[in-house]
Amino acid sequence: MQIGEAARRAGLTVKTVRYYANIGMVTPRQDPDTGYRDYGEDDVAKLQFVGKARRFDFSVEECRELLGLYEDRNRPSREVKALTLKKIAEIDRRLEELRSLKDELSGLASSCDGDHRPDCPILNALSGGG
Amino acid sequence: MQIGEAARRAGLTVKTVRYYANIGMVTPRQDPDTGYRDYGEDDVAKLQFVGKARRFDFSVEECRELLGLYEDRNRPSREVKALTLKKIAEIDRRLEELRSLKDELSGLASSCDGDHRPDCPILNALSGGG
DNA sequence: GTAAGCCTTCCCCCAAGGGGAAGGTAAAGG
DNA sequence: CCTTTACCTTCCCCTTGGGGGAAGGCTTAC
Repeated sequence: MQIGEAARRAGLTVKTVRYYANIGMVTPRQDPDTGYRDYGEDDVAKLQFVGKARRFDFSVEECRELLGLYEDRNRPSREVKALTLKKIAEIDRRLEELRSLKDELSGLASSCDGDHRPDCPILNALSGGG
Repeated sequence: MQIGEAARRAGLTVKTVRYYANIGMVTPRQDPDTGYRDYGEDDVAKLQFVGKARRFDFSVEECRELLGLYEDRNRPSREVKALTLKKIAEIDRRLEELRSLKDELSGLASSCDGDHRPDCPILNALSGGG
């Protein structure tokens, strides 16, 4: 099938699918007559796989790894689990950062009257040394 | 003072400080003899302000807004508070996303044996339709 | 004389594509 | 037969927030 239909079926944009072909992640055959990319069912499955992994916050490089494991029917599940746990740890770190950021900002916001007067503890905090 | 000292005192890299000058956020005077950027105490204060706001996850454009408010000694604190609350709401959204992402990944990871065998619920989930 | 340590501008690089131009092709309609 | 529409192709610039490094100029220290 052509790239448009493959993209629709994978829930991705044509641009994205073409990008994945360019970086060698999902490489379709090429129609010798038209020069168009020619996607098979297996390609669509890979595109769906990658699309889902991306939504799970895996980077393109991690997707490439996962796809390699996905295609290797004999790989130990240990490797997949390791990648997943690494990703969970990353998410945990980011959660911590965001939580402390939010706490600080919330503290500042609640100490600010937010009225017409110019005195603002938020700006005072941002301009203070430290 | 020269850019190197200004950067040190603001806790930023020279590249970053030069970048802020290029985009017109913190624009120092220019030494007519050497052509070097010439930073004053006020510039250093602005650099520190921006550096701190960046660490609070404000984008460069938001920093520009905050800086404008910071420099306007008559602005109402309302505006600053509004920007801060908007940023808090963004952080909340991102927290929600990451939390649900983590839940899903954790569920997958705990259902995966993670041993030498090839069967892996994580890959199965990623390859399943939906 | 030359090495160190400043500074300048200029250009390419990252992630993960988006936007759009310019041009080829195929099917449907008048 | 001609044209519109809807595909497809490659190519190039844009995004965020700078990092890395080249090439060149200045002064100070040894």
